[in-house]
Amino acid sequence: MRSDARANRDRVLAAAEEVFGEFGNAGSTEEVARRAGVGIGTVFRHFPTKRVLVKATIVRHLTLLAETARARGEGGEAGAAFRETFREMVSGAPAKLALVALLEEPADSTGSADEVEAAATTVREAVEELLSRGQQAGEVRADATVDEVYMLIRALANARGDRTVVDRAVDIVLDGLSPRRSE
Amino acid sequence: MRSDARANRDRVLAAAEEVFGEFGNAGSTEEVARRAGVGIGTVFRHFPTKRVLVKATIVRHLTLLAETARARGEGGEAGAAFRETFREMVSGAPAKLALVALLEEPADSTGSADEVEAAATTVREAVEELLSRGQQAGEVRADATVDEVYMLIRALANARGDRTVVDRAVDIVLDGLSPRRSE
Amino acid sequence: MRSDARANRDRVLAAAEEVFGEFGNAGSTEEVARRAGVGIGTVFRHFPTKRVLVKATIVRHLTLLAETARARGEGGEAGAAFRETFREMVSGAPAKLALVALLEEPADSTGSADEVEAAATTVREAVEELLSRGQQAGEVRADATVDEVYMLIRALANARGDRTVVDRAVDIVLDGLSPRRSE
Amino acid sequence: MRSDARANRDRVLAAAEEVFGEFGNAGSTEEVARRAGVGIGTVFRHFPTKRVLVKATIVRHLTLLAETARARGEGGEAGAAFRETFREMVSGAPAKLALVALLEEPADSTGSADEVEAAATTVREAVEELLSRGQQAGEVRADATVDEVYMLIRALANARGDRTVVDRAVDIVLDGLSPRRSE
DNA sequence: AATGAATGAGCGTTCATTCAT
DNA sequence: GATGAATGAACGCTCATTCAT
Repeated sequence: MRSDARANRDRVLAAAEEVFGEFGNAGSTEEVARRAGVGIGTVFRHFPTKRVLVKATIVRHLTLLAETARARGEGGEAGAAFRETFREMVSGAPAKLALVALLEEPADSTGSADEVEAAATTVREAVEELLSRGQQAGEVRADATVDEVYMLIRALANARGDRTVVDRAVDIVLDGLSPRRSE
Repeated sequence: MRSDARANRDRVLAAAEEVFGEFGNAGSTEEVARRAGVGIGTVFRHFPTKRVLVKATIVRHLTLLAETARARGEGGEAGAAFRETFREMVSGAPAKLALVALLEEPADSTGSADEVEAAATTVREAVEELLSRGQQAGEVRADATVDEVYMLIRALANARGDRTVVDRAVDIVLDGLSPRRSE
Repeated sequence: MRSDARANRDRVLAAAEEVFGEFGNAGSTEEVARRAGVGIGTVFRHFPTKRVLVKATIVRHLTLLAETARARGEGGEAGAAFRETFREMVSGAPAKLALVALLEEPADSTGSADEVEAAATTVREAVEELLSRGQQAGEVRADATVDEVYMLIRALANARGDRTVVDRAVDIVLDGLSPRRSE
Repeated sequence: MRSDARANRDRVLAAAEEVFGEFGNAGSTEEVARRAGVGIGTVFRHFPTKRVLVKATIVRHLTLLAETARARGEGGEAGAAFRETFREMVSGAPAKLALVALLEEPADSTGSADEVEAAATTVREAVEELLSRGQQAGEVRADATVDEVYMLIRALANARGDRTVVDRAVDIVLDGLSPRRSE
């Protein structure tokens, strides 16, 4: 019966990504249960609190993101890899979720060193890897730090707007990230 | 008593900017009343609906933003004016509110051409003005359009994060907006 | 300034009859003020409580009703006078108010022997007068008492429905009130 | 747990009949919950809207009424059956609810052909059946139509007052409904 | 005396969370 | 383990009533 439970857990997480991706924190737990095709009780058995569910959803999302980024990084040309990943993280469908990632964290009380933070760090590290390779290849300006790059990704990922406008905005930012004239 | 009422209206709007800036649409009307130091009934007397209150808050915010931008634009040097305003709109304390401005507007039903849209247009126009002056002065890349610039401002304004990181991210973006090498 | 006040009081009462006649007890005091063209404060100055206002409205209505009935009673033919008044009380436009008259009276606490009751009694007496004259003239069945007649009037006055249906229902009741075969 | 739910639903409906019978539409949902001994949430789980609850209450009431009437109609003597049912519908304890049945239905918007209307029609039909049998048996005046009879029932059912007075008023009305002298 | 702004209890409704089945 | 009914705090909003002007 362990496998049933595991399967349910996964369906709930998938549904949660849909719902919270669409409505942010305002999405209801009941809607998640409905889309997952399970009872509300089942959701709460796996995730004792809405906040826990939201966090797990974010963790899952960030983990996938990091994996993709890492995979991309393995590939050949450093500058292109950096830029492609940047683009992908910004427009990746589920990126909407990044929104939720920014939500209030006050009073976490549970001493839990926060899994979310850990997952976010993983993403950061993937970005960092790509960034420094790009810089070593002389394809990305040397004075940019992960902090800024990561923030730019998050900011653009949350931006509403026409796909084409977003794309051009990304072009501009990537221009800003290219090596400076004098370099 | 007219003056008392006006004063209260203003206190409510100020409180609303705080609350909705902090919690987005999820902020509660009651919290607004609490922070404004008035009864809940007073809030509803001035703004018959939560949605109306939110809209009024946004309009107020955008109007101030546009005014500031326009004032700045009058000043001398075109490129500097553009860049300073860009920075200011991103970090202006209450900029958080831009978040709310992006919230759902579905089914406005009231034929009202929407004051919010009008106010947003005003801001856009101010940005447009600054942008084209900057371009004419050869200080801003010629192929950038308001759409992208405006989106970049909004995206960065909503970004959470260290002040210094944001500042450096803005530097990068402004570099991306400077005239291209070949130009 | 006494006359101003008196005039206002009357306008409020007239407005109240409209509003409570239309919406029953659910009509709002503010709506009354609006229709009377005065501030809400003025309404409460004259009638310290909504309940008092409602009662005053009912008293006014019942008083007018009694006067009309009495006037009608003076006239010539006894049976016709009885029947005409019966009809009139049932369909009189403001009769709707009778509805309100039936509303909860629990816990009046104010020792006031209740003006409403007094006014209702006046109406009852007018009906009684008409009834006994009709009976003496042999035009109304002898065994009917005011209680029943008065209740029938109130019941029919509150009935919703087509005017013509109400009229025919009244015909039936008046037939029931005509002298019995054997009499 | 299905049975618990059903039981609760019934307790809620019973409580609602009490509350709305006593206060009309002004009765509060919370009071219904209190009298049913359940939480407010439970009421809303079973009836998603106050309006739905009120309608369900009326439907239940009217359905019982129609059943009783029909059962009575099966019995032998036509005139007696008509008169007994008339009496019963007027004085049946929960008849108070008829009041609610007359409440505003404006803008139902839901295309639903309205269950309430359907239930009311059922009652009407039961009355019609009894009426025409009574007329065929020569025990009820031939020119009376369901419309009037139905309205008289509703009017008397809503009348406040002494039981004995109501009874005698019904006698009078039934006299009015007996065959005319000339017939 | 009149005004209308302010108040807050109360209502209908939603939703995270608990618990009997 | 899973289910979904039950709970009640919280929200948006209304309205009788009070009180500064």
